[in-house]
Amino acid sequence: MGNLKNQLHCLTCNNKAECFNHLSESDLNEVSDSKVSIHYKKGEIIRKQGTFVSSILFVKKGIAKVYKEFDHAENVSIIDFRKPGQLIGLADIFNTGVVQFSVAALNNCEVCSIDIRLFEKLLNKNSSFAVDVIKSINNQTNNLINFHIQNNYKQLHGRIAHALLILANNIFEADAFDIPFTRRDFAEFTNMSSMSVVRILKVFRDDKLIKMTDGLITILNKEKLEKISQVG
Amino acid sequence: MGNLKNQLHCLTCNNKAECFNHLSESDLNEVSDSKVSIHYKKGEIIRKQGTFVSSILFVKKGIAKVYKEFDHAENVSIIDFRKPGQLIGLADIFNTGVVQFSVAALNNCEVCSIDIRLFEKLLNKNSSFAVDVIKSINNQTNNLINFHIQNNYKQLHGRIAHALLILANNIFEADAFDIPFTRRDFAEFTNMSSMSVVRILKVFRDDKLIKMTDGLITILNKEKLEKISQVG
DNA sequence: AAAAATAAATGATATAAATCAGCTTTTTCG
DNA sequence: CGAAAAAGCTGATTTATATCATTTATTTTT
Repeated sequence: MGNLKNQLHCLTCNNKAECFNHLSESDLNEVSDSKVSIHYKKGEIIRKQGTFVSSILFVKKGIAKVYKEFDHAENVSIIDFRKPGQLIGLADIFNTGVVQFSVAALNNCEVCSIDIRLFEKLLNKNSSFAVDVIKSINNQTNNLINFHIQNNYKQLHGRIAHALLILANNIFEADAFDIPFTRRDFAEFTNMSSMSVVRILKVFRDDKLIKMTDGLITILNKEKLEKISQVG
Repeated sequence: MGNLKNQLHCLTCNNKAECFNHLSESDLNEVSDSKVSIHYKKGEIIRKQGTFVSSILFVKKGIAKVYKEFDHAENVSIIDFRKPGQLIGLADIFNTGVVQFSVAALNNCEVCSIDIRLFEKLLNKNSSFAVDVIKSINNQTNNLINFHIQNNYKQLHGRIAHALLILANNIFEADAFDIPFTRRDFAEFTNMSSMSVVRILKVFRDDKLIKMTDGLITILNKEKLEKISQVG
């Protein structure tokens, strides 16, 4: 984990989160002066459930998984993903003071860390900033709820098809992704056993719906996957 | 559905939502002047998924269920509940413009309806109001996600035990509730078949964990239910 | 109050998916 | 580089839960 302070001023950063575009120049200066840019290698934990909330993070590069851990259980539940342009930790603002979800880097990630006190101070004084944050929260929450509720109503083939489509369309935004995403990740995302994931991915491969060569997953027949996803 | 305009001024209402306590007197006057108080009989639909968002609702009396409907399917998924003091429709503000979840009255309910444009106007001009709304949204979302993720990892007995505890502790805030909550509601809340709900409720009754007499559900042995909920 | 519709109950059966077990391949780490 | 660990694979077995079918009770409607 490399820690590089202020290499790029927020004013000149052109992939910053929507909400920062509505900050005054002086507020943005304050954010920029206090922010820290951090590099995480794939697999590293970015944010740990149960720790005190000290920051809000902004994804500049890479994809991260957001997951819930359970007491005394080694299994986790992936509930969402974060991609460049998105904030991590919105669910923690003005909340319990304790981080609700763990976040880990799927590939090499670069994130900006903003002090939670500064972030909450800005929310308290700038209502259009707060409105933008509400928009982001609601957008994230709706996607998440819709995914998981639909997932619950599907059988295993439908779940994997659905997950593949969400990953391709919404997360990686490409029909091929070589980001480390294991069978176990699929299992933790779709609430099924990893053996079942293996079996179904094999069926999909045999049926030429997807291709899997050294870690790269390519979607070959999106129409068919959509049909499988819908049927259940 | 009875429609009574302004019988009670918001200033003198003592069970209003947290966020309204931080409005100026003139803003609260504006809310009060434009609000409508509505009575819903049990079973009536308060808010319909897919319609245009025209209002934010505030529960004054009664319990409502929030549920997601699916295209061409008669089954629904109950995702949350609303009780007095809570807002309905927070997920819809600054979002798609279309209502995301349907809401129906479990028992007789009284809700205040506030024009969405006024609500969004207040958010845009009053940052401490916006901050309170963020708090409410995050609180609701965290509860909801935690419930459903835990539910997914449990077997049927654990699901019903968990649901009973949530209903008693968090929703009805009593160990006995005579609010109409059918086996089907249990099924739609815990993602299982209604036949399985019937079976498990019978086991719980036979084991003297709960009592069920003409619609009234009473929790008799909370410790045991908690154990069942935890074991899975 | 009777008829119709909906909800609850329950046994039998079917089936989807987890678990178990053993093996191979790939990745990680000293 | 080689050993160890983790991930992937696959068949056999078990089990949890849905589905089906039928009966009874309760609610709603007229």
